[in-house]
Amino acid sequence: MNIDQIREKIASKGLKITPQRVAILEAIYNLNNHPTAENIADYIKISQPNIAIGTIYKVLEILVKNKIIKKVTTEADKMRYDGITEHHHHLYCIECDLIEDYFDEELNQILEQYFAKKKINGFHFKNFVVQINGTFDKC
Amino acid sequence: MNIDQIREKIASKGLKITPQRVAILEAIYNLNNHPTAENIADYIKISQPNIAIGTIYKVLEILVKNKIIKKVTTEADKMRYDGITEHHHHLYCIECDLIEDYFDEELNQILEQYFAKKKINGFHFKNFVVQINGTFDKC
DNA sequence: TTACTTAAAAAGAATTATTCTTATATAATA
DNA sequence: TATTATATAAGAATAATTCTTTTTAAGTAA
Repeated sequence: MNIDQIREKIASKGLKITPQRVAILEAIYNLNNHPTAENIADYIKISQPNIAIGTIYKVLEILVKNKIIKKVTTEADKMRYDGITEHHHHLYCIECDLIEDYFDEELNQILEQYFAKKKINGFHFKNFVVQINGTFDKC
Repeated sequence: MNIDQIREKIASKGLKITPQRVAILEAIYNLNNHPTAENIADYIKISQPNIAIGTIYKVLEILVKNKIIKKVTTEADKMRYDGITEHHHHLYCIECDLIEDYFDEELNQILEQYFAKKKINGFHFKNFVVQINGTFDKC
């Protein structure tokens, strides 16, 4: 994803293209590991030395609201962000903070099929995310 | 779950039984809706008017560590707690903060079978949780 | 039952993450 | 290029959680 694609992504939602927004979204794509707001701040501080931390949170909120990025929740209480919006799941390391994306079309189909048939009382199903816990060899 | 069972649950992990721990665990069982630390504080303030908020967090941490309760993560950044430790999933309301437990043995079997076969590179599978998003009729 | 030991709780300060407010700056547009 | 609306900076405020120290009480053994 290059700068022009990032700018286009922002513009496509009717949002103003600002250097801060571009830098933050670029950081999320490049860091590629579900960064926290603080991780993003560190990453962009060379290109955006004067950015306010409040701006980062504000921009993240706007990007989430416009479905350009997604929130990823963890048991450590800081929010993390994911630049991938297509349907996928996460591998969580139960020993460290590592989260990896997990794409599995077969799994998606099994579950979509399952929930299509399944009626859950008093609940309108929209979508699902599977949190897969374990340990990475590399950790 | 009565008081004696709660006391026994705490004792079975080799933990000291204290009125605060009993009250907090009782609150989680009775509230039965994935309360926050604050919800628990409100619930127990009649029986435990002098409890320190730090104590609540400390007790929750200990209960989690001893697998008596579990953390439940949400996009709203406050942690919630679940007194049910058997394998289950959660229905999340995408409009309000409601989380309901979802038990589905058929789903568990499908997924356990799936992950038993599936090899995920560089990752040791331990368990999974399905976060099911949608809306409740009652909301 | 009583005294002892150790773990737990209270208090409140400290920290961390996040949000809010207001003045200033800048992007899109006409 | 000027206009207007929106975004950003700054930093204070809030909210959630953790930490530190002192005090209290649970469990154990005499």
